[in-house]
Amino acid sequence: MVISVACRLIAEAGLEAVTVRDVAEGAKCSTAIVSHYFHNKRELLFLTYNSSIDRATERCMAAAANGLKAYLAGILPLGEEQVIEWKIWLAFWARAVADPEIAEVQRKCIARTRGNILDILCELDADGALVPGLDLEAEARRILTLLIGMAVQVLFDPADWPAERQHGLIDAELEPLYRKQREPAAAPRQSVGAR
Amino acid sequence: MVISVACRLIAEAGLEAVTVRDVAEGAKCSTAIVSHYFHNKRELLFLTYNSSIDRATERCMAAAANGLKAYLAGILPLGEEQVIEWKIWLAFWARAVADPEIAEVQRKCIARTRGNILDILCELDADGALVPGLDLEAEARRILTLLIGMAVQVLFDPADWPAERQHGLIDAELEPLYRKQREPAAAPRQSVGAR
Amino acid sequence: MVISVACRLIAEAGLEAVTVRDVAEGAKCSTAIVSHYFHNKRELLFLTYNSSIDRATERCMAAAANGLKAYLAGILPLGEEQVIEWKIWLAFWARAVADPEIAEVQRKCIARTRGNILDILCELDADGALVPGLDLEAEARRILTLLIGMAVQVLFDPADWPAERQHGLIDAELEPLYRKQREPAAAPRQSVGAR
Amino acid sequence: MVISVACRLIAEAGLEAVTVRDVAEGAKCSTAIVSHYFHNKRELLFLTYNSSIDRATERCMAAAANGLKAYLAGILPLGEEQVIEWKIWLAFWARAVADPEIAEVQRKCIARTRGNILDILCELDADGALVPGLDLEAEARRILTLLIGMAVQVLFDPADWPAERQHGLIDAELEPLYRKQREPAAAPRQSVGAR
DNA sequence: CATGAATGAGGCTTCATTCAT
DNA sequence: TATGAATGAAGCCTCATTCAT
Repeated sequence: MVISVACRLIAEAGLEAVTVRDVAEGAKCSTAIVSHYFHNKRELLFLTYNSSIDRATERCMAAAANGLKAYLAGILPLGEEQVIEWKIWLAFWARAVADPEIAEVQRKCIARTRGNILDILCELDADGALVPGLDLEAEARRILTLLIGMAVQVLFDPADWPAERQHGLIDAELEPLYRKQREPAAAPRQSVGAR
Repeated sequence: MVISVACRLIAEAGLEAVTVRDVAEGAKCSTAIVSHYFHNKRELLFLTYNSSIDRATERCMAAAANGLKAYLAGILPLGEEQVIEWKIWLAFWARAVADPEIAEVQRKCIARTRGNILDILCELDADGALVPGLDLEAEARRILTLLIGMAVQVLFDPADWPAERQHGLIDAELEPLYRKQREPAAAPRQSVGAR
Repeated sequence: MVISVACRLIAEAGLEAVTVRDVAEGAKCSTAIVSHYFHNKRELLFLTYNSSIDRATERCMAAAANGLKAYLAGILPLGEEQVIEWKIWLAFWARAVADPEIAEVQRKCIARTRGNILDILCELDADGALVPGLDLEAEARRILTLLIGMAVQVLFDPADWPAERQHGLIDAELEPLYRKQREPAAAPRQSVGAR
Repeated sequence: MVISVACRLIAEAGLEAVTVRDVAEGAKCSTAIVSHYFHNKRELLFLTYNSSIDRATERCMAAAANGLKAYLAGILPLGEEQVIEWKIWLAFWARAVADPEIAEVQRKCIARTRGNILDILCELDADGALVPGLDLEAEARRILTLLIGMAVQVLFDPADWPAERQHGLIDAELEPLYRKQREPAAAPRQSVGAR
């Protein structure tokens, strides 16, 4: 409860604008009770950060059952919930610059996400769904990089990044990876630029 | 002078950890003199942000004379100076979430950078250096997205992102765009994964 | 408690010399606690002003049971408590020039005091205690005007305004209003009301 | 020049809101020049106060040639210039509470004004214009007291104190003092002096 | 003589935290 | 367990004043 209030406030006003009193008021309790449960403002924020990551992770892992695209769409800021999450993460990125503990969480989060993408790719490859000979790890890295780069831009210029464009950029990245199913001896695709 | 101190401090400790007193001490003057020149802490930070963007822009535009790759390398966090810049930008991203004025600067910075990349691409295309039929605007968008996504990751896990990897990811993106010069009837490239 | 300290300090040193820290020290607490209760220095001062007026009003209204003279004597700076009150009021007059909210309080305070004096006069008149044909409202206005004018002078030259002189000036104003009780067929005095 | 700017600012915003920089800007010079001429902010204000008193005194003394009423009207806040003066004086009254030097000026100003009124009354009496047997000193004291009390009220509720009311209150005070000119054998007035 | 730069002091306010109830 | 009161620290800003140019 307290943490969800903190999430909301951070997304609304940024990390440094959130005070313990604000959180307490949002949770309809006294500041002392917040300090009691979390012992520290830093701890409150840290747990809030982790909680935010965990929730997103769960959601995306569940979506992964529907394929790689669904997994990625679960991360992208396509809906309000995800936008809030990205705002929170951006807030903590800034703090991570000077807070090694947060930086570590951030590092692991990225590594794990890349690992997840790689796992899905490997599974697809094992199923023969992918074009042979791909460097899957490099591909996972590319995909995540595009994801992060897109999310940042979406936050600051959502009008320039409607859902279709986000989907389009991801699709253009994923599509060439998949083996054309109907054409047994697929003609070599020439136009990379067609992406 | 004061602004360069502010840049250093922001990169070191984050935006909210920078106090006017810190800046004054770094610039070896009193806090009053800082207020005298900038009238406001917010103004000081805002001008610092703009100054940081301007310096990077100038540097990259100069580098653009040496080609697209040089332009992009000027932005990437390959050297200490650029790492500092990205740290500063990340700090302001977090604040942009709640500060429309900063968000506007951020938005314009991204738009202008994309425009610059597109300009260079168009020039190359006009010179016949590029594979024909490319969607240059989409390509510029992809490139910038990769750039941003990479920079974020570099900041939090530089060990995982040595210079070669950064160069490699960009090269893999750019190389397919260029027309093969020596091979008049270039053999059709098969391996998309080779990017 | 805090307010009474503020009253004392304002009377001693003037409004602009009173700092929150002074008040806190006088009340033997931290400055934060003062801000906790009053939220603002302005609010603290404003409430102090109102409190000062209220206390004087109560005292005078109680004294009014003993007649008009007692009511007026309750306002005049005849004792230390009243002198302090007048010093406080003078301090706020100066601020009222630029602070409409304080000016409004001041305006209402004067109007209400004039109303109180008028009420007492009307009662006396209804009891037949006053010379007939008086313009009671004008009389109330004159009385209050003398009161204020006297108080100001008392503050700056108390040696020139001993209690007897203050009483004397008021008595000279009130006495002609009262009907001579001992002379059953008193010759109607013509001239007093003509003022 | 500087002083007239200070007068204006004090009347507009009160004493404690006037800064040396404000005065300098108003006088279109640097703050250093103000500090150079006046050596002190306190001195600047003190001289401003004296100057304000002197100007009013001169004006009223000149008006005194046209009679007592003209003299008094010169002091009353009947015009904009006088209103400004009274605002300035009120501002310094508040400071006089804690500043003996200002209090002394204030004390002398009142004493001198009372003396001026008394002088005019004596002259009138010597000319036989006044009802005989008056206590002129007490009368002068009453008149000045009314004047001050009125001015204070005018400042805070000018709507309630139009010029006619101010004139009226003074006239009601003065008129009984004058000997009726047309009635050569005027009936001796008994009661006025009894006040 | 006049100025802009520079200073040090100080004020108000806010915040995270702790303590007694 | 939960709270309101209390605290000390710290931040930003403003101001009057002085100094070098």
